[in-house]
This record gives sequence, C-alpha cells and structure tokens, in this order.
Amino acid sequence: MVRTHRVTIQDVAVLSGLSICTVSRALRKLPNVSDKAQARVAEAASKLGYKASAAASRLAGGSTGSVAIVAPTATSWFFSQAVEAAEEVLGDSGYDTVLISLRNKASVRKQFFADLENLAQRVDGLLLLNVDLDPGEMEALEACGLATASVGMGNVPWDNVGIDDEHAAWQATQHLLGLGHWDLAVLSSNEHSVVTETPRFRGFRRALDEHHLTVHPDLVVAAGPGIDDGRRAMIELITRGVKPTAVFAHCDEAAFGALTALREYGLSVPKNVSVIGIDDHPMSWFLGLSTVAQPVADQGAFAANLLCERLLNNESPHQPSNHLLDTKLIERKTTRHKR
Amino acid sequence: MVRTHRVTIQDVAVLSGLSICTVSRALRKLPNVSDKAQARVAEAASKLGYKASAAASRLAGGSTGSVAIVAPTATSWFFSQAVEAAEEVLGDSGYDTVLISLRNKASVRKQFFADLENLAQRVDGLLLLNVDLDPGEMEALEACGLATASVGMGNVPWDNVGIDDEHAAWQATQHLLGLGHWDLAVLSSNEHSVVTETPRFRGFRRALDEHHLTVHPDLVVAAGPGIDDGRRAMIELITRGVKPTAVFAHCDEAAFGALTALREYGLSVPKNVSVIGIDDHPMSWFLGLSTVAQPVADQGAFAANLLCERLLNNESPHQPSNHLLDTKLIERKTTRHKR
DNA sequence: GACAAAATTGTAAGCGCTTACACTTTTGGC
DNA sequence: GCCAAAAGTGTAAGCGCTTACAATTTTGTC
Repeated sequence: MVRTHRVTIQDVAVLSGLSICTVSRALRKLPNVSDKAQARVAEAASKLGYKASAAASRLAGGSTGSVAIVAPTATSWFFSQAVEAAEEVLGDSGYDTVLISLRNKASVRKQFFADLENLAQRVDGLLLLNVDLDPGEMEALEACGLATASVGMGNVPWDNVGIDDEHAAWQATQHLLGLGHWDLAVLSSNEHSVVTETPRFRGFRRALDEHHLTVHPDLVVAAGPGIDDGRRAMIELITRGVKPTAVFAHCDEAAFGALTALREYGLSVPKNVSVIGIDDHPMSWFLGLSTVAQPVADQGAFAANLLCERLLNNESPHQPSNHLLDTKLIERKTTRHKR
Repeated sequence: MVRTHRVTIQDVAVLSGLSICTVSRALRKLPNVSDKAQARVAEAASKLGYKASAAASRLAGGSTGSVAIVAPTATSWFFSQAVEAAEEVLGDSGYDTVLISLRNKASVRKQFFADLENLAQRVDGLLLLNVDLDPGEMEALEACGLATASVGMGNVPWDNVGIDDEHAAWQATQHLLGLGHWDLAVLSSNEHSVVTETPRFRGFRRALDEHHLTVHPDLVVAAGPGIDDGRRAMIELITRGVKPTAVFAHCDEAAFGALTALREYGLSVPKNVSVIGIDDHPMSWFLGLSTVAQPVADQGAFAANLLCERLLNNESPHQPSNHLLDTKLIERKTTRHKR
C-alpha cells in the first residue's frame, strides 16, 4: 500500500474546479453556496475520501470535532453506562469523545477546573455527568465558553436531563407503604443533612406525609453509594435496636449492602424486612431486589443529543431545557406485604 | 475577567528574549539547547502560564496530545476499571483520552477499522483492550502507523500486558481438586471449541491431567460472559443429569449465574456443590464467591505506561514486550471440602 | 435592456506551531 | 592563539484550514 499524500481541501478544490474557500463553505453547509457547487464538492469529496484535518480546522478557528465527557468516576455502573450511550450518539455525529474522570478526588477535580481554559481549546463541548458544582466551579465553567449539557444536574444554565429523584423515592416509599409497612427506615445519601434535604429524602418524607406518618429520626441513617456503605448503615440501624419492617435505600448498591447486613444478623428478606432501592442495577435483577428503575443509557444519549444540537446551531441561544425521564417501579422478591 | 489574548509561543519567546524556534525546542526538551536557554524558557513559560495549542502543534507535524482507548464495550466492569486506570496515567502524562467503544457490534467494529487512517491523524497512540484481531484488522492496524499497546492480547507485535489465563484457570481448578473434588464441571467461554481451546480451558485440563483425571465431555458447557449466560449453562448442566460436586466458571459473572441456577434447582452452595470463578468482580466479595483475582486497574495502568514510554522515545524500536501480572486465589464461601 | 441589489465565488491573510537550513558562538586539539 | 568541528540560535517556509473582503455573476425591477 502506497503511503499516499494526505487528501487536502486543495485536492477537492481542484477536482471540483472550485476554490478552496467555496469548498470549505460547501463542506460545512454554510449559506451562499449554489446547489450546483454544493453537489460538485460533495461528489469530489466523497470520490477522494476527503476528511478535514481536525487540527487544521481547529487552528483556523473552526471546531475541534471532539467533546469531553466529565464524570465523578468512570468505574461505576451508572457512569460507564451513561458514557457509552453518550459516546455512541457523539460518534454518530462525528465527534470524538474525550473521557475525563474526576476519580472522586478533590485534587483531580481542582486540577480539572484549573485546566478548563486549556481544555476549551481542545474540545467543542462538555457533557457533565452528575458533577455537583460549587459557585466557583460554576463560574469557571461559564467563563470557558464551552457548549455544555449535563445529566442529573438540576438548576443549571444549560440543557440537562435526569430523572425526578423526589418522585422516584416517592414511588419506592409508596410501594412499601402500600404493602402495609409503616415502620420505615431509610438509608439516605450521605449528602443528606437536616438542613439540605436531598430530593430522594424529600420524596421519602412526602410519601410518609401523605399517609399522615412522620419520619422517625432513629430510622434515618446516612449511607454512601457503595455496597459496604449500605452494609454499615444497615448494621448501624440494627444495633440501634429499632425494628423497621421495611427499608428504603437511596440506591441499589446501598440496598445490596443492607441485604448482606440483614442476612448477617439473621433477619430474612422479605419475611422479616422488606428492602427496596433505586436504580435497577444489573445485579438487582440477579438478586431479586425490588427497585425503581431509571433509564441510564437514555439519559446519557439524550444529553449527548442535546449537546450536539447546541453545537450545530450554535447561533440560537435557546432557553436551557431540563428533561426528566420516567422512572418505573419494579417489584421483585425483596418486598412483601406486611404480615 | 478580561478575555485576554491567548498566550502563544511568541509571547514566551519575547519574554525570554529568545527566538520562537529555540523556545519550541526547549519546551520539547530537544537536544541543542543550552541549559541557560532552557531555564529562561521554562521560567517565561510558567510565568505566562503557557500551554502549547494542541491543534497548532499537530498541524505543524507535532503530536496531537491524545490517545484512543478502544474497548469491545465500555459498560462492563472490567473495561470501565481498566479505562479509568489508563485514563489516569495518560492524563498525568499530558494526554487526552479519547474513548472508543466497539459496542460489541460487528458494524461498529468494521466502521472503526475503516476509519482507522483518519483516527491516526487525531491521536498519537492506541490502547487496545481485549480486542481480538482478525488478520485484516491486524494489517489495518499496522498500516496506520500508530503507536500501540494492549491489554489482554497475546502474541501481538506491540507491548501487551495481561494475566496468565491458563495459570489462573489452573489455580482455580487446583483449588477445587485440593478440596477433594474430582467430578468437576466447567463453564467454558463460548469462544472455546474442541479445535481451539481457550487458555482458561487449557489450564483447567492441565490441572486435571496432573491429577490423572480426564475431562468428561458431559461436564463441559459453553457460557458467555454474562450472568444469564452462566445461569443457562448451569441449567443445561443440571438437566443433563450429571452430578458434579464442583464447578469452575471461566469468569465471575458466569459463576453468579451458576449460583442462581443452583439455587433455583434447590442445590446448596457450597454444601452440595462448590463454585469458583475468575476475576474478583466487586460483587464476588459481596456474594462470597471464591475466585481467582486479576488486577484489572493495574493492567490498564501498566499498558498505558508502556504506551506513554513508547510515545516519548519514539525512536527506539525496542522489542514488543508481554507482561503477565499475577493472579491470586481468593477463598471465600462458595468452595468447601468435599464431604 | 439597464442598473442596483443580492447571491455566489475567489483571493489572500492568518491561526500557532515545527523544522530544514543558515548563521553565530563555543569548544578543544595542536 | 588558530582553526575546524560541535553546539547553540535564528530565519522563514510551511502544515490544512477558516474567513474578511474583494470580485464576479445572477436576479429582479422599471
């Protein structure tokens, strides 16, 4: 195979009998190009197998052809799922996906925001996955001027897609309530505090309210997102001596941990205690965990689509939209009617 | 904040009182730059917060500053783990990571190899994760001239890191044998066939050989990498009427499936049947699955390091190396001495 | 048809960097 | 000290694209 010279816009210009400039415009579908020219360019380009050099294009002021996906970590089920879905739609729109994991580390995160200005010249857009911004970070983000979209971030000045967390929690709690349980414990996200309730905790409380029940402080315990976090939280609950008949975990992995703890303490699920989570983690099916499913891949794909749109007609400064996708209760084997 | 003009190499040149060319060389640590100049440039650059424009650098014939990581899918535990580890070391070396998932689809895969030549001008290197190459793909890869490294790919003309699959399988099998089991079933990868044994199957067989045992065909069944695959395979085994006292699954997820099937059929683990897998999936700890652990993140990081090295001193055409990382038997609750 | 306005196309000047090559300074052997 | 070789530095020509702006063609109107 001959290492042939790179096909440049110049070659396309010659073959189509037009100027470089016209070719450039035609290729990018800018206005002021006759249909005839458009067609000739398209033909020449495809005949030559021409693809613009990202570097040259970028240097001259055009786009880089890539967007960055930023996630708190890349290893969790949720993120890898969302990332892959986003990568697919970005790829189909001709964008490369550069992956940036904050690795759940403050230092990495700080580094990222400090470097944002530089990143801005390497990518055209930013897709943020569940990264909670403090005011300073928000400012840096706005200053860098990158087109942005996000997943799971409420109240941001760009397009966002997520689920209604409060509603999802309400669904889970409501399910438990409907089964006759009223001594409900909750494994709440550790971001939760009495001052700033998380949406999921709010949903939990609202469901209780609706049944004229109140949240008993002893039945609330903080848990991180991992299995072990859930296990520890559940043990904490058990050793407090409280006896809930059902447990709502803020996410499936925490629920897995709760399941382990319960088993360790000789409590049978769902005979003695019902357990429900949120997510529909792939393992949940396997373990028979009742849960409220959220469409993870859909969220990633949707957000990516929004970003692409924004990237294409970068003129229109349309209002940032916030799309909430549906969640769905999935009843499996860890919840049962109270005896 | 003033939208200040981009800091260019020109600015550094002026501040350091040297020519652009010298600055360029100093920055890239090329030879033929005096220590004095080197120091002056470094100082000026850091004072100005200068960072070379990737686009300009690339266009002028330099590097792109990014490498592509290619995985069969991005959603599995294994790959997301390896990808994050690789992303970390690449990032530390100043490279952006562009993620490419083949999405387990032949069409995507074909597209990828067809586009390789284009990709070659957007990235400096390629990190392949467990993608089995057919001869044509291999050729395309070599033709594109990209620096390459890989994880889990034996016998390739570039640096590779992986584990000794045969040995890992041997470890697992040996463990079972050591517990007194001799009616062993194996859930083998579905890539396995009588003609081309997979390394893991070979390890299984070797362990048996060493105990003067032979592989009974009825006790061999193919299973994909998923939980459901494992479940179906185990059910197949059970309904065949064979009664193994222990099962070796080629990966943990298949083992999970086996666990479910066994439970469904009223067989108790490890009382009636022992089960072991390979991987040490995060869920294995949770489920108490005995397994042979492989260092996933380490493999990704190691391969990324190898690639970076190769990228830096691109002169030295050193021999491709193949590094095998250690695997370790982890005894948990699904394996027990035969009664 | 004539002419101004609108639509299309072309010219040429960069974007910020690398690198071949020319030029200047330093080094070291005698 | 002298001079060639080595080491360091500068000049300038691109890399392949975008985009003002100028030039040309087409269109529409009276």
